[in-house]
Amino acid sequence: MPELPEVETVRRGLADLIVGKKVEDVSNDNPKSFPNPDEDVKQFLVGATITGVRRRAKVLMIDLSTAYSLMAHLKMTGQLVFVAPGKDRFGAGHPNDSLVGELPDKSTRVVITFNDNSHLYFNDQRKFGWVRLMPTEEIKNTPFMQKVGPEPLEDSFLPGNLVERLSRKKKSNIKAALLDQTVVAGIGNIYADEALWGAKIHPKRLVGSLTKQELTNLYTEIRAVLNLSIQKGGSTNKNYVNAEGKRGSYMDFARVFRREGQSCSRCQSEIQKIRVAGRGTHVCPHCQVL
DNA sequence: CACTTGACCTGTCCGC
DNA sequence: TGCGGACAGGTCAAGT
Repeated sequence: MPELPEVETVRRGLADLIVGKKVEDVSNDNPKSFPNPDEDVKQFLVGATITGVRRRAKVLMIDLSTAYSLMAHLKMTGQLVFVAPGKDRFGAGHPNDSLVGELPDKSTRVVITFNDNSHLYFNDQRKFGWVRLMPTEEIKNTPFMQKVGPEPLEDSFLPGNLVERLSRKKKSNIKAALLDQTVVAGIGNIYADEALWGAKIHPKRLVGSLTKQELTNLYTEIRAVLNLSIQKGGSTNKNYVNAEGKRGSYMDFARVFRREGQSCSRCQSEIQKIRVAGRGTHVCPHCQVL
């Protein structure tokens, strides 16, 4: 999915675009993408005003005036795209920014119509993602929110927190540990590879073998990579777009992800693609030794 | 309990 | 061109 930087970019876009709008109509034809019964949608979403947009880990929460929230998880291919009535969402002069054509399209799972005739589309090619309504106060009690790890970009997240969180995963490889949302929230396949390259740690290294210095470097790299990506509007590999349907540019700055066959910017060795924790994984065999 | 693997879906790309 | 298989940014459940 969309990892932390992508979800945060969508959150910021939606906060600017839909807060204050009133929901007039909702349509969804895929129960898996939006499991709440129609009566809940009518009672708690239709007629509600958007009061805010929050993010925790890779989950978006669109808060409503009804004390309910519309939660969204984009998983691998989800998109939340806002379209204003009559606006050119392709962006004049930047035709390549956009990945989405006319909406709705065949990947559209949910359409929310606001009372000014603007629309919010939830598109999801692979149907892994979902939106669902829940009382705002209950979100923090869900199993996921109870066990998810700390937000890595919060000021309160310190190197010691990473060390402490990793301490119960000593026999796991570091890549799998970084992908585990109960260790730290929001890291996925792209930023795990990028941060490990930055810290010069091989993804197959066991957590228990990492030195304090390596863990400190990893902490620094995680924050640097996530912050840079937010600054670049996230990574568009295939499907990801922001709330205006536009791509992010982090992939232009990626050091290893999807750069197999190219030379490492630090040592000129050829970047390799291997398999770790069941995921395609990118490493510099010279900078990151096992 | 810690850790790994398969399943959930659709689409695309690559080799035969 | 067609077809089968592997793979794709995430997370669970079920397995060892």
